[in-house]
Amino acid sequence: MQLYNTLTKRVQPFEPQQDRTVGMYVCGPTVYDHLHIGNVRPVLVFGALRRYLERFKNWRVLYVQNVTDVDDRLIKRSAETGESVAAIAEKYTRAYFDLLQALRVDRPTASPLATDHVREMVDFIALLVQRGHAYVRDGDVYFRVESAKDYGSLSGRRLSEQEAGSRVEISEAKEDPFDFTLWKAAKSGEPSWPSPWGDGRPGWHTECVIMSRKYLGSHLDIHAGGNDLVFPHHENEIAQATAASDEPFFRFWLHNGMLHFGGEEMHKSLGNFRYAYQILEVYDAETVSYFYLSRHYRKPLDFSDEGLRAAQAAVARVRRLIGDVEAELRNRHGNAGSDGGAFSASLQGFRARYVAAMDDDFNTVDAVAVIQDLVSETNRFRETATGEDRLALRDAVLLLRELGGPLGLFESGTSGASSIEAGLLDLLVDLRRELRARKAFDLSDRVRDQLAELGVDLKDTEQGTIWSRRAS
RNA sequence: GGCGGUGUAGCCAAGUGGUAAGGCAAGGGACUGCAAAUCCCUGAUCCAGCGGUUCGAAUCCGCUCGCCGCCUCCA
Repeated sequence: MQLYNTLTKRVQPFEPQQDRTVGMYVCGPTVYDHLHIGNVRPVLVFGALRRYLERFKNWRVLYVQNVTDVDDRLIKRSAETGESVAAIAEKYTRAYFDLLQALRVDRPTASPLATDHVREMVDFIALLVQRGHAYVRDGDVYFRVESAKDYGSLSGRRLSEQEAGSRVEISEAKEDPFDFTLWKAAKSGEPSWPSPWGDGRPGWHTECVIMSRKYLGSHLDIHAGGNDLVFPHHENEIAQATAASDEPFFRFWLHNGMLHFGGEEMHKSLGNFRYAYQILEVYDAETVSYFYLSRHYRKPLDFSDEGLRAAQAAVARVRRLIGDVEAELRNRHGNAGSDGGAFSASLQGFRARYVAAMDDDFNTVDAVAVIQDLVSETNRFRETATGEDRLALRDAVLLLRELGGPLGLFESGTSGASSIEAGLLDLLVDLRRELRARKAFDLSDRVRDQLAELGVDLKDTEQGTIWSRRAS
């Protein structure tokens, strides 16, 4: 497959370097608050990429996503609320894992905490100091950007052309305005750890270098995150990693585009943001996944209720097909007939188109279009197929589930009825057929209406009446 | 000032040299006791604008316009 690599600014063939194992490191949350809908984009996009690599490439994926549990914002939050930094971190770490589950994103292989790796970071920073890549000022340690070869190559920046201090005041202590903090001396009351330079805490960029190496070993295949991290975060990771060691760092750098809200980036100060869990109170996880994955991951995505509603309708169309087919074939056994066999054979074409789309820089938009085409084709087959041939519909549903899997779609069951419920519903459907045969439509409609109120939909088709239970 | 993204039908959105996928919404028809669902038909002579390269461009080049992001801890 091919992926766009920010490092080379090109789409390049990708495959794991060793052992059919892909090491992925995705920059994770700073747990000072709930994730907002922008934070969710890399979670969904790279979570889906991971599943695609696992299920369609048959590669093992080591998926590491860090949790930054010490940071200026956590300290600020603590000062505001009176809660300890540790308590805040724990609370939002738990909320983060709950969100992953709610979104049906697989748990990472490892979710290391920054505070569990301070010792290693101190050793690493000491090495940088020893090698002349870092210097100490009043208990702070800074990385010497000038000493890093190729600094700026990931983000395509030449420091001489950057407007230092355009956003943040230039620190007097630094040799160069772009030198960045490796170790920050603690003020009183702040969480701190001992170091050769006094008590303090690690800077942000170092944890990813330490933890990616620790948990991925030599499987440094993909490093991913939002494109706002390209500079300075990822640039600074590369600078440190390559300054400290001659061993290669990550080969592929993947970046998702930003989420826009009403045409502009979300800002808490503008009040135009929403938490991810709030969206899940209105839309189900499949709708949310569909929405995020129906725009190419590298492009900006404009968040809107209109978009969510369209996604919801599109997902419902596929679910209806799956649900109806499963309801119809629930109690049927046998082999597909000759026409059905031809239809089944044609399914491989859809699978091939899907794989081609996903292999082309993870084009989930085209992949979704293939799924919708498959739905149309299957519906057409449903219109005409009769008898044993209809058993071929089962193959189409299996394929829909397979193709939806990486995207977090169509995996859940649709029936959910107990055997007693199923038996009672079959009985009611049977009685209602009798009523309709006698043209007692007032009674038959009453059965349908009242079942609808209970959350069970009846559809009268040429193949008989099928019932389906709406997801609550 | 530097780096980068983006502008395709009412809305969302693929397509990056060979003559415009897919979804949502809308209208018409078929089917149906009625519902629901489904099927068929209807859509951009055109891809922000202008100019250029080419047998041929939404796709390449130039200019202009609009929107957006990054330039020290924000996915």
